[in-house]
Amino acid sequence: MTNMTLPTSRNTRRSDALSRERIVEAAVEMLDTTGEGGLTVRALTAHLSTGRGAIYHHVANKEELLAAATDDIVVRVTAGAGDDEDPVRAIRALALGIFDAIDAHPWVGTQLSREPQQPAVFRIWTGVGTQLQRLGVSGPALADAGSALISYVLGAAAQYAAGARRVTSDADRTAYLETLAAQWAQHDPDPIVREAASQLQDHDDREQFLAGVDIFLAGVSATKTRR
Amino acid sequence: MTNMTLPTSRNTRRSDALSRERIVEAAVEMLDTTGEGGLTVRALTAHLSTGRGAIYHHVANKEELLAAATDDIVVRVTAGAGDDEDPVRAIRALALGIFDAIDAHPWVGTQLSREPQQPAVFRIWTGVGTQLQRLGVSGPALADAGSALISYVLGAAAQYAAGARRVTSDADRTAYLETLAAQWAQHDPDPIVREAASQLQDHDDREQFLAGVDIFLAGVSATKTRR
DNA sequence: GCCAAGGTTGGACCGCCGGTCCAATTGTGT
DNA sequence: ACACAATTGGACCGGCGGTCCAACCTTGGC
Repeated sequence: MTNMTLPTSRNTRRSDALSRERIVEAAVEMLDTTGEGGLTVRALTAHLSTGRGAIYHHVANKEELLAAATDDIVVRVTAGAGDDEDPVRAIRALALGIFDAIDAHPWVGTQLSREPQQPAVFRIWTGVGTQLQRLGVSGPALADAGSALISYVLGAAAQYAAGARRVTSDADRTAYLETLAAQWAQHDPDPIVREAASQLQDHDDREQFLAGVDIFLAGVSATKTRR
Repeated sequence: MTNMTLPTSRNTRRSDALSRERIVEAAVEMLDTTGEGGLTVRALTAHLSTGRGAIYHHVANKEELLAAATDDIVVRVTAGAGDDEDPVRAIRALALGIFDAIDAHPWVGTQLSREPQQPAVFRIWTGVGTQLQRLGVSGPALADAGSALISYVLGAAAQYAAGARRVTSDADRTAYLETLAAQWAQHDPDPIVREAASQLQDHDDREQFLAGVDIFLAGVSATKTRR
């Protein structure tokens, strides 16, 4: 009654085979162009000009699709990560690679920090851990340092991605930082505070991120053997 | 036609007034008991035994509701945060307070790292920034150090919250860490690696988090005036 | 004491989502 | 030539966030 399955010509087998790779590729493309909220299974079917079942035949669910897309990006980043002789340089390069990848694909930042057990995070762990070992960190200190670095990188990534997601021109950001400066000034009305606040306002995200990595590295070398 | 507005007795004014506070309070309660996914506006109306319009009369949308709930928790944490004489101890206490809050309310971790511009994050920034100043950090270094510390705390928070969200007993976690250890061992089959991996397996999340804070603090004091 | 006005409330409704299911349609092995 | 299994597409489902408005209840002016 309600189901009027049309006997029209349907299901002409597509010439371009639908594969998991093609689906992930299309997903990445849509995430890049329309943002995190823009990727819906429906839109994806439209983009691939196919039906729902076809997609769920290749991918279990949206979560897996997101993880696969994220991994797709992270693989490229971590590929040549351990190349540098100097482990410090290698770590900085790895971190910067992730930062730049998230700059290009903000959704990766959100995804990475949301699901710590996905393969992409695992990849990062391996890269970081290996370099930290080469730095001479070992034992419990290695677990602590690695976890700290990963948390920092993923945290900064998520923050930056969220900032990039909200368009908010510069007006919102400025307002936010001004309020922050005023708040601090209230606690401690020192001239230094104003300077700090102004420093906070015109900074380069990428440099600040790298500065954080350096703070961490300095902390590691200061803490290397302790605990 | 379709609309059969029943002339039954509706809208008997509730004795317990519905206020924004009551709504946020109920939201926190539901988030705690049913998890992040459990808070739907529908479920909330049911819990408050009211209708949809009533809620949207007090709160703009779900995002605002989540931000308000998060702020509600963070306020308690940051309230007595700057009490300690020693800024280092104050920062550690603040960080631990956030960690414990997220332990008790995992959804806070997710929410904090998702929306960096919400009041709750602002509160944390103020707390951290003030203490860093007392530590003698100033100028660009303050922005760098603050941002690094915040990123780390929020990143670790999100990771921990995500870990807590997935039940995954201990089996998954163990498997994950074992694979990680094997991967490392492949790169550098050193006995040290096995030790590191085993260290990674039986650690206390809270201690590891604090160790990370200490790494950053050590890094900050080593980098205090540079750049 | 009354009554008009306006703040508050509840639920029908809308468009959309992720996911399931199955009939229709092929390419392929025999 | 033919059946069979892999693949495909779209109808369908329950549920989501959000809008809208009629009905209600409180309040303030008189």
